[in-house]
Amino acid sequence: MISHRLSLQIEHYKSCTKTILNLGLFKKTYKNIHIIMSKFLPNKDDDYSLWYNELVKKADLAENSAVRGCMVIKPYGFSIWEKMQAVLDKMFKETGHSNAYFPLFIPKSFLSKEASHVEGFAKECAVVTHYRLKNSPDGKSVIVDPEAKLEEELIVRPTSETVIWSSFKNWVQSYRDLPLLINQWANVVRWEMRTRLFLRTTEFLWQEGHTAHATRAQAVEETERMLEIYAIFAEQYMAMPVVKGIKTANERFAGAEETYCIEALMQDGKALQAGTSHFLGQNFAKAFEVQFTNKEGKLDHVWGTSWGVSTRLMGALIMAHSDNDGLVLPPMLAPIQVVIVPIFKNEEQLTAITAKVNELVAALRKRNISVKFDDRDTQSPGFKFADYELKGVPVRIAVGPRDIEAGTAEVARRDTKEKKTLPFENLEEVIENLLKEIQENIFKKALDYRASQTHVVETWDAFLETIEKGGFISAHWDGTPETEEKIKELTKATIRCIPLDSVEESGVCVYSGKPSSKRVLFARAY
RNA sequence: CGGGGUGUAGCGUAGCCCGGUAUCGCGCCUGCUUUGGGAGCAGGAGGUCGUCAGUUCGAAUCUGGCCACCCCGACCA
Repeated sequence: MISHRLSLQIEHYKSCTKTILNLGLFKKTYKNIHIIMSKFLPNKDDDYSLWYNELVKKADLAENSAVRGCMVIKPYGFSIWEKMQAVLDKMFKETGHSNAYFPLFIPKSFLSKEASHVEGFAKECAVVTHYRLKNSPDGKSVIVDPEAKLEEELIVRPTSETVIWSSFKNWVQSYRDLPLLINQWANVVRWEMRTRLFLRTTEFLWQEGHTAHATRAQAVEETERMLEIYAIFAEQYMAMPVVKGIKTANERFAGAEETYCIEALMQDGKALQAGTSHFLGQNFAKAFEVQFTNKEGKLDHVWGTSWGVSTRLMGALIMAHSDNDGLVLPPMLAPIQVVIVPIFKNEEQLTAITAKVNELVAALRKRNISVKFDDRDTQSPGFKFADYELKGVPVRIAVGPRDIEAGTAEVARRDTKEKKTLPFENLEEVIENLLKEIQENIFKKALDYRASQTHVVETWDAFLETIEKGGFISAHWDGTPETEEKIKELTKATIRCIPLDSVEESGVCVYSGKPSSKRVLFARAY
C-alpha cells in the first residue's frame, strides 16, 4: 500500500526525472552520468512502470490518443502485432479454423440472454443510443439529434459470444455441420477505469475464436488444443515461458464452465495473463437455442468454446525481455531482424560499402531474414546504433572503410550486447545461426528468471514475506472462494491458475490450514 | 465516483507569491566542419500561456466558473 505522501514524492521524482532527461546540459557536463542514464530511458529497477511507459513511447510502439484510455498503435508497434497475427493466423488455419467477421454492435437484448455473461461485462460496456447529429442552434457545433434515438440501444462489443451464437443458431442443424470452427480478428471495447498502453486499453485489438461441437469431449479437447497453441506461440515465438493452467471460479470467464489460461511472469515480479481458452459447456447453445440433430436422430444442444489473445501480448513481449537500453525483441517476431549501418566519410566510401553490403542483403533475404540497410547520411552511426537498440533489432552489422579493406564486418547482438568482428565471407550463415541463438538465449534467460522467482511456500508467514518480493508462489489452497478472497484482500495476490502439471500431493492450505490436494500459483498480477 | 496534482512552441520546463506579450534545454530549418557508440560551431523559424468571464491603463501572473489530462483509491474475462 502506497501512502498518499509517498505517491506525491513519486510524482515529484517522475517530473524531476523527466526534466533531467531533457536537459542537454546534464548530458554535456556529466558524461558518466549520461551513460548511467542510458539512452534517456528511466532505469527499469528504479521505477518499472515509468520505464515501461517511456519505452513504449520512445521505441515508437504506441502513444496516447485524443480519446481517453485509447491508444494509437504506431507503425513500428503495429508491424510487431502484424507478425504476431500472421503466425497465430497460420496456426489457427492449420488446426481447421476459418476467419469470419461479425458486427461491432450488439443489440442490448442479446447480452441479457446469458445471465452470468451479462453480469461479467455490464459495468464496462459502451452504449450507442443515437444515430444522428445535427447543427447546434447557434451553428457553431454539432449536437446529438434527440429525435434520432434508437429504439433498442446497441452495445459496442466487449466480446462477441452473443452475436456469434445468434448466427450459429442459423448455421447448425445437423451433426454434419459440426464442428463449427470460427475465428475473427477484431477490435473490442471495455470501459476500464484505469488504462495502460497495451496492457489495458479501452479499445483493443484481438482475435476471438468461437467453436461449436457435437460432444462435450470434443469441445474440451478444442479448448485444450487452443491453449496449447497459445503456449507454443508464447514460448517459441515470443520467447516467453508460460504456465498453463485452469482458473478458479472467481477468475473464470463470465459464461464459461472452465477457463484455461497461460500465465507469464514479468521482470518486475508481477504475473500477466497472456491468453485464455474457455470451455463454455452448453451455456450459450441453450441461451441462443443452438441445437442439432445427432446421428441417432435426437435433438441436442451443441457444446461451445471461445479463446482469445489481444494486443496485451505486446505489453507482455515488451516487459518480458527489454532492458535499460530499450526493447529486446525475439528474432521470430522482430520486424527488422538485421540492420546494417555503414560508416563513411564521403560518397566514395559509401559507394564501396554499398556494393559490398548489397551482396549480404541479397544473401540474407534469400534465407528469409528481414534486413534493413540504413544508409541515411542525416544521422550519425552512433545515433543509429542507439536507436536500433532502443527498437530492439536483434542483430546489427556495422561496415566501415576498415572492414572493406579487411573483408570483415562488425556484428553486434542486442540481447547480450556482444560485439565481434567477423569475416564477410559466408556471413549470412553466421547471422542465420546467430538469430536462432538469440531466440533461444532470451527464452532461456526468461525461463531462468521465472525459476528464480517461483517460490514454494508452506506457511502463512512465509507467504506474507514472499509476496512482497514478487514472483510466483506455489502453495496449497483449500479450494474455497472465501479463502481466495481473503488472501486477495490481505495481500493483493490472486490465484493465477491451478497449473495443469500440478501434481497430486496432500498438504494443508497456506491460509486456512485445511487439507488440500494440490498446489496453486499465487501472484500479484497486471 | 472520492482524494491529490498539472495545463506555457512538437517534447520537457522557468516565470506566477510581488501584474508591464515570455526563459532554458531537446527537437526542427540553413551553412560549414564532422561521421568506428546518441557530433561541434554559427545563424534561424516556431507561442491565441487549456478555456470562458471578471478586476485593472495593462493579466501567463490576481479572482471565479468550466474543460482536459496524470497520479492514488474504489472497480476490472
